[in-house]
Amino acid sequence: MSDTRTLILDTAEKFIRRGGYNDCSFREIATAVGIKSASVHHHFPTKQDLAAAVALRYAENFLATLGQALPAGATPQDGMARYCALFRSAFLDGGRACLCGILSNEAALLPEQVRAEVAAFAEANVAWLGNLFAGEDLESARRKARFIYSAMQGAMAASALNQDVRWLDDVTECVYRGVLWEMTATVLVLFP
Amino acid sequence: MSDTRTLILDTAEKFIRRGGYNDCSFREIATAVGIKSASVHHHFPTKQDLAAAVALRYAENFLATLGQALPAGATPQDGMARYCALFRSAFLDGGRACLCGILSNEAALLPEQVRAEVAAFAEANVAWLGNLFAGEDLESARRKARFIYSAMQGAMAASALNQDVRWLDDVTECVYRGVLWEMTATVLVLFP
DNA sequence: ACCTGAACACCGTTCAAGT
DNA sequence: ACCTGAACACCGTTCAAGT
Repeated sequence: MSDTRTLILDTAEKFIRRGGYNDCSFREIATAVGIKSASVHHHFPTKQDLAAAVALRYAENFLATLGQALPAGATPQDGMARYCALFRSAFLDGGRACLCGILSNEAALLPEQVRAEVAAFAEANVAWLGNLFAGEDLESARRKARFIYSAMQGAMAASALNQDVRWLDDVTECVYRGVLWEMTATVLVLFP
Repeated sequence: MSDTRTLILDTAEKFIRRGGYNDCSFREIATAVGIKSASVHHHFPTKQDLAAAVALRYAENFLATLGQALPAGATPQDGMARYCALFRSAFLDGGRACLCGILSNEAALLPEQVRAEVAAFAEANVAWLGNLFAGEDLESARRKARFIYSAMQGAMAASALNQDVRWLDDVTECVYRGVLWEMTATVLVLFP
């Protein structure tokens, strides 16, 4: 029961994850949806309107799956496990990198509207991760959150490039061994 | 005393770092160099030939700057410092991400020839980083090398997206605190 | 060897015109 | 409101033709 607008967003998301902003063409979308390219412009006046809408919807779904907060009894390790698992399943869904990770690397090319949506996605990720280090000072928590987000996005790109999920798995294991190791001291304070 | 071929490579590298594979057009290169687009094809028959040549030259320069091996008295920390500094200066040169990082995220779109060059760059980085952990078992060394490479590439993308070198600096500091901390035990064995 | 103009099928965007 | 055909200036690529 999906309307034309939703079909366009679905198709555009698929094409952007396939090959970035420029690999997503109005004419190809139109053919896939079964209308003409001029009709796509009726729903999304310009390409940046379309791409920004795709990025926003992707970010909302991603953060919804992540969950607003962790359940009461959860440890930071539980949170990290959920976070890494989400990236892993995103990669296994087509062997493609994160939509916002792909767009990040095209930053200089993107219209401001799209760039802003992608930056908001990154900030939301860092905020969520930062909560896992809530026992530490803000500076340190933010730094670690940026570290983990960067590593996961870099690993997604490398896994996509080599079509090999082991890049992602290697990075995940290092996050567990390294960062979480340091974390255990605070964990007991936060979750007694 | 640069010939036309070199001028084309310089211009193409600038355009790819500006906005990725598709933001680099034969017509715009031709205008910048002062010839016609059909003439560019004489030097590089197809766009994938051009992009692969750009990626190869970039990788060679990057690895040359990194140096084949560290000087005799150097510690792994010295090596890591050199590695992080190289990425930092690459970002500060125009506020752009790593050329191969940009292309990684376009993996699905890229012609095989270009994809292979980018994958070779990633492998060379991992090999170089792996030597810093030569005291550990191969599995562990490779995993950490992939971790650091992923984190740096992800940080480059985030810094480029936000036009803020602090992403890169935060990640660098975490690499120092986390990974190198674990490393110190082996360091003394390797560099007595 | 190196360059060129002209052609081809693509692209985003616009717009007047249809229902 | 939703769609369409035609036009515009772009794109990579090809090719016969020039020096």
